[in-house]
Amino acid sequence: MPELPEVETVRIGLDRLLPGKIIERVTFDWPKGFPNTPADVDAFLVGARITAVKRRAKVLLIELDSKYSLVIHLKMTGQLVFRGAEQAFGAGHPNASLVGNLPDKSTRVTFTFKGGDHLFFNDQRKFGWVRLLPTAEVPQIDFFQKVGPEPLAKDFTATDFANRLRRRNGSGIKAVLLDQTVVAGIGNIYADESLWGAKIHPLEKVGQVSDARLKMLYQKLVDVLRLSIEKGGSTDKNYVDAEGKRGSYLTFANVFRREGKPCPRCGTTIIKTRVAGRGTHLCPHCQKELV
DNA sequence: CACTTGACCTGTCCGC
DNA sequence: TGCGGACAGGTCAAGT
Repeated sequence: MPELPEVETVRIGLDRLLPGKIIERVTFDWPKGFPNTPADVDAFLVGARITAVKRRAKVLLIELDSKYSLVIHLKMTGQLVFRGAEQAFGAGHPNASLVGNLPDKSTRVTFTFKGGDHLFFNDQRKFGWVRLLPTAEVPQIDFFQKVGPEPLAKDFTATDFANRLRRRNGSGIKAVLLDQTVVAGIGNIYADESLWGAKIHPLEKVGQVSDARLKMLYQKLVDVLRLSIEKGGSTDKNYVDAEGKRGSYLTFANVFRREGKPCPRCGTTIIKTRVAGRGTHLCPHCQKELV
C-alpha cells in the first residue's frame, strides 16, 4: 500500500508523537511478520525509550536508546496508529478516522507505553513486517543493501535519476520506476501520476526515452511526491496516518483511479490497463506508445 | 543475466 | 443471497 509519501506522512506523525516515550509492554503473536523472540523483546525493547523516527525508502525506523531499532515495512495494508491514553482504545478521535476501536482483528502488534499511550501495528493482509535489530546492523539488511537512492534527497539530481534508469534501457519504463533498486519509494500510484505528467507511455522502453523526457519525468516525479506529502498521502482503501486519518492526495490525482474520466490536460477518456502486472492508468492521447 | 510471473494473505466487489 | 473469480497501493523467489 503505502509508497514514499504515505510512509513519510506516517513518519512525520510518529516523530511528533513518539520520541521520549518508554515502551512498557509489547503484545504480539505473529512469528512470520515479527519473528523476534519474547526474550529479545524483553531485553532490548521493553524499558527502552524512543529517540527518533526515521524513514528509508518505504521502511520506517523507530530508534531506541537501547541501541536497537524497530524496522517496519507496511507493504500493502499496514497501518501504524497511535492512540493516546486519554483516547483509551476507542474510535473517539476528533478527526474522521478509517480505524475504529483498537486493537481489532487486523492488529498484529500492540506497543504499550508508560503512561498508557498505545501504538498499534495493523495489517489486514499480513504482507508487512516488523524487525527488532541493533541499530548498527540496520543498513546491512538485504533490502537496504539493494535499495536505490532517495528521490527527494538534496543531492539527487535529474542526471542521477536518468543514469539510474539508463541501466535498464531494455525494460518498460513503468517496471523500472517500480524497481526499488533503481530509485527508492516509487509505487503504483506515483509511477502512473509521474508518467502522465511527463507524457510517457508506461510500456515505452527506457532506451527510447530521450534525456530531455527523462529529465521531465524526474521533475514530475519529484513534484508529485512533494505534493502528496503535503496532502498527507493517498488513501484508497486502507492507508491512514499515525493518528488514523486519511490522506487527501487522490483528490488531486490526474490518472490514478480515474479510468473513464477525462484527462485533465486534453479531455480524452482515461483508460486502465495492465502493465508489469499492475493496474495502470493513462491517457491514451497524451501518452502514446512509441513502436 | 535480465526480465516477467506467481506467491504471499485477507477482504471486497462484480458478474452470473 | 450465494458463489467463483478478479483485484488491491509491495516485494521476493522462481521461472523463462
